[in-house]
Amino acid sequence: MKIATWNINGIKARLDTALTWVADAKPDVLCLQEIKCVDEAFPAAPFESLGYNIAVHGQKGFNGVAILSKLRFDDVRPGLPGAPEDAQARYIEATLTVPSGVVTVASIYLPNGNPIGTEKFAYKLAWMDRFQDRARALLAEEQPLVLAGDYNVIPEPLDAKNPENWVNDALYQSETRTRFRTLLNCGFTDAIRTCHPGPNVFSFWDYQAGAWQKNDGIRIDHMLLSPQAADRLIASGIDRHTRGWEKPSDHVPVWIELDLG
DNA sequence: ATGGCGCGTCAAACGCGA
Repeated sequence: MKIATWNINGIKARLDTALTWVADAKPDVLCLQEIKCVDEAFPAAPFESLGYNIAVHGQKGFNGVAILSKLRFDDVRPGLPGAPEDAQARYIEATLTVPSGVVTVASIYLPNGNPIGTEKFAYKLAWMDRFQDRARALLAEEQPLVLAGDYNVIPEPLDAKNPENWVNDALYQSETRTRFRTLLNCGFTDAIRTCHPGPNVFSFWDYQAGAWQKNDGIRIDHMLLSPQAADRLIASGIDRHTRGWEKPSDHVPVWIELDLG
C-alpha cells in the first residue's frame, strides 16, 4: 500500500500537475496540504475519475488539507482536537480498512511560525503541543498509524543544504526541533530518514533565488509511523523530479510503501 | 548585503508562505 503526502500550494492552480503525478505514481492514499480552497471548491471530479474517495477540510484562501483514498473511508475526523476556537484548517485524519486490519492516516499542515518572537511562533508551538497530545492518543490504539504532512520543521542540520541560513527561522528553532524530537521519542519512526540516512534528502525548495537550481533545499515534509506501521515499512521516497516541472509546487511528493496485506 | 517567487484575494496591491 502506497501512502503519499504533498503540499500542493493551491489545488486549483496545481490541478493538472497533481493529476499528472497521481496518474503516474498511483498512490493508494494521498494527503494534501495548502489546498487553499473551501470544501465545495475542491476539484473532486477528476480525482474521483481516477478512483479516489475524497475527504476535505478546507478554508477560504489559505491552509486547507485533504485525504484522497482508493479505499473507502471508515471514518473521517477533520480538525485537530484541543482548541475549538482555532479556525485554521490544518488537520484531518481518516481510518481505512485494509486486508490486515485498519490503518489511520492523518494529513497535517503544521504552522510555519515566522517570524520568531511573535504570536505566530507561539501558535506554532501551541499547535505542536496539541498535535503531540493527539499523536499519543492515536499511538495508544496500537495500530498502524501514519502522520503525514508538511511539518514546517527542519529536524537536524543534515536536513538543510545550508543550515546556517535557517538559524533565525521558525522552522529551525530549538523550541521547534525539541518538540519534533519529543514527538519522535513517543515511539514514532521518521520513515524517510530511516530509509535515506545521507545528505541532500530534501522536500522543499523556495521559489526565490534559484533555490532549486542550486539544490538549496530543506526536508520539512515528514511521514511519522507508529511501531505497528514501521514494522510493515517496505520503502520510502521523495519524487523530487516534480520540482522541475512547469508550474511546480515548492514542495514535492513524499511517499512510503507499507505491507498491510 | 539584499532580494529574488507564486497563490489567492471584493481586482490592486497586499497577506501569506518558508
